[in-house]
Amino acid sequence: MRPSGRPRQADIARLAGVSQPTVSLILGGTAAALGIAEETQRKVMEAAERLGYMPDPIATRLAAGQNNLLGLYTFTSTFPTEMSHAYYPFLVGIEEETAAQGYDLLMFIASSVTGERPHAQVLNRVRLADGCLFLGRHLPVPEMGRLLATDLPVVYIGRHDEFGDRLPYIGADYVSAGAAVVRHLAGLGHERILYVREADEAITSIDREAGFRGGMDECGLAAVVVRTDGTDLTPDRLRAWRDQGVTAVVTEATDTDAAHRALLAAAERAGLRFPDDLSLATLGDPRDRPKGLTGFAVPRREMGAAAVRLLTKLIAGDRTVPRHQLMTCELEPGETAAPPR
Amino acid sequence: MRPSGRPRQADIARLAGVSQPTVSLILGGTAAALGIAEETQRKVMEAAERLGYMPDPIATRLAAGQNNLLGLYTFTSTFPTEMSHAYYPFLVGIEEETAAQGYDLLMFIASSVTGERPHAQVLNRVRLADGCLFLGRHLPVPEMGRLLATDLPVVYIGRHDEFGDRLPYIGADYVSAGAAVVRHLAGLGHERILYVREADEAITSIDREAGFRGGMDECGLAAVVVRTDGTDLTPDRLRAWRDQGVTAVVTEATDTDAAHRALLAAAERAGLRFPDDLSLATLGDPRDRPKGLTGFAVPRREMGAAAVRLLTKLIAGDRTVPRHQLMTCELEPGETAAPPR
DNA sequence: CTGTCGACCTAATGCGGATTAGGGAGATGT
DNA sequence: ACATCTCCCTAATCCGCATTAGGTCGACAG
Repeated sequence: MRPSGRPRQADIARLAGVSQPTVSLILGGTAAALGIAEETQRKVMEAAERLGYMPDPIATRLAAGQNNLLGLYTFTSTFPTEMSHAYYPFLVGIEEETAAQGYDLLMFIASSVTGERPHAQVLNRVRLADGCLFLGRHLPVPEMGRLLATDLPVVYIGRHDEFGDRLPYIGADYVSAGAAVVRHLAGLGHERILYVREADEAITSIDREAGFRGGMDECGLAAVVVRTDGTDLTPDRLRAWRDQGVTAVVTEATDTDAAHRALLAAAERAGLRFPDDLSLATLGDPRDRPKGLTGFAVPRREMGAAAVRLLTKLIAGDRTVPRHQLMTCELEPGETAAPPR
Repeated sequence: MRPSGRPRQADIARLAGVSQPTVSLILGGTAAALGIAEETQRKVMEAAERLGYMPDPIATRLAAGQNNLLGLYTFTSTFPTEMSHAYYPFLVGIEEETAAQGYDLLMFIASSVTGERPHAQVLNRVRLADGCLFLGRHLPVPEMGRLLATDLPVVYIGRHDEFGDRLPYIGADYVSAGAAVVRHLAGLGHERILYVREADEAITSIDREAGFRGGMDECGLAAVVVRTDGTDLTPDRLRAWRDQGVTAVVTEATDTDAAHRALLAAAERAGLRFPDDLSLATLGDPRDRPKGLTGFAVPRREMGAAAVRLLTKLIAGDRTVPRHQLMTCELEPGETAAPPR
């Protein structure tokens, strides 16, 4: 008994009095069918029509050797988090471009795996696809190392230089964007600008700080950087900064936004308002946060699309594409930054 | 040369010094591997581990008819729309439950190829997965009909009775929820309540209206329903309603929210405020809209999860599960509805 | 010492279609 | 009449895995 009740090429072949490969050539082939008699083609087409034939995509792909699946794996416990909607634009870009390239998206999910190395198993399944995208602030180095040892094409969304040239990525140019924010503030007249960052040593944090420092240098200002875990930002401390002549504060944007939130809370309790008492900017995307914040726009959708394009080129065997790409972020002036009083 | 660089069962077999079927039995088999010597199993497992073997889902499905992939197909030109974020909670629920059930998610994307029947191609690819979820307000009847003619298990998220029992779905109980909103308004003291809906004849629209009418009936009030395309809601008309004694307006929530927006715009121009001059509620989820709106909460995440559970049961061959399920929506009282002045 | 029974594994085959090498039949040339 | 050449189509295989029907070998009973 045939597992599927649907007609196969063999059925058509029988009905049309030809062989299965002939049917395959005529139905599937575009140019290959050129050498086949019109009459035969007609018979086969008719038979196919009559039986309501639809090629089985599974069999097609098994025979064709590729499955046209792009994997997507998100580190950092996927979607149900609060900041998750920030990933959404990436998804949109990935989706659009995946479709445009003729692939389907295979999403791998980490959450169910509660082993000690939660990513180990999934990183193995990932090889189901023809290639895989990765997304997430923190990169699990050992697992990724093993994956890179295989020949599976991979693209990371986010800058990660731990593996040098071996790990292709599409990143955002936080350094330039951070400097632009500083220039914006300096242009407004600020001279004492404070950068509040978290203790986290993710590469994006390092880049942001570098951008801040670079921008300050460029403007001939002295960079002051404060690290916080969020709990030590007291209203008193804010007032002290202000008394020392600080007119603008720049916060780091992270997935938890701990420092940023703590600062807002402290300011509120200190009775300080933005931008009246202090200007505020963030080295991140204001669209994730309450309106009006000054920052820069991370082109997430475009990054997603670019990642897909890079990945498909790698899958196609293109060895000449630049494996690292940093996309520029536009400055987003908001109302929280104004000239100092 | 082998098309795929990935290791196959044959490679494991060679490495472990056994035959390919033995590998298949050990790796794939649950009970079937019982009759195989421990020593052999160990060797095979080790070899598989060493090679980083992952079964090819395509081949698996071709041979066995299942690959642990759940498809997800979204009608209604997928994500980049404005209301798209409303789909996000569904995705979250789907993802969590998919992982919990041990599946991966295969997202099918309506190809940007704008043929005359954009869904025709994708609905064929859908058969890659063991089963498929569908999401979207408007169901393409002919394509779905053809899909239902195959034996692929399918679950629709959203109520659709066009195919009777043949199309399983997880829906939201708009009828009950609509009635609850009306009861809420009536409880506040409103007696003349107007329902503004769009011309759209989607089943969800029909249900909402039924809910409204049912609620009004229940409260002994006369239901008045107005249809609009959004352009004919003038400030004058609003004032006229108010002069006729209407104290509350209920709008229909749709993916475009045309009627709802038009009403808000007209009210603004008429200088009418909610709830001071008029109470306002929507037969939809206020979380999609500006804060404070009275409506009901559609349990999207739970619906997504329920859909996955239903689908996996169908895949497992369970013929006893209820194929249609309506989930209740909690009333969400907001500040736009208050007792009439 | 032979027959029987398990225990373990493999040969063979199928799933549905793509691809390639090659063969039969008719036409053409000499 | 025989070699050659085309034109069309088919036989054979493969893709990677699952499944079933044996087959082999040692142990143990008779």
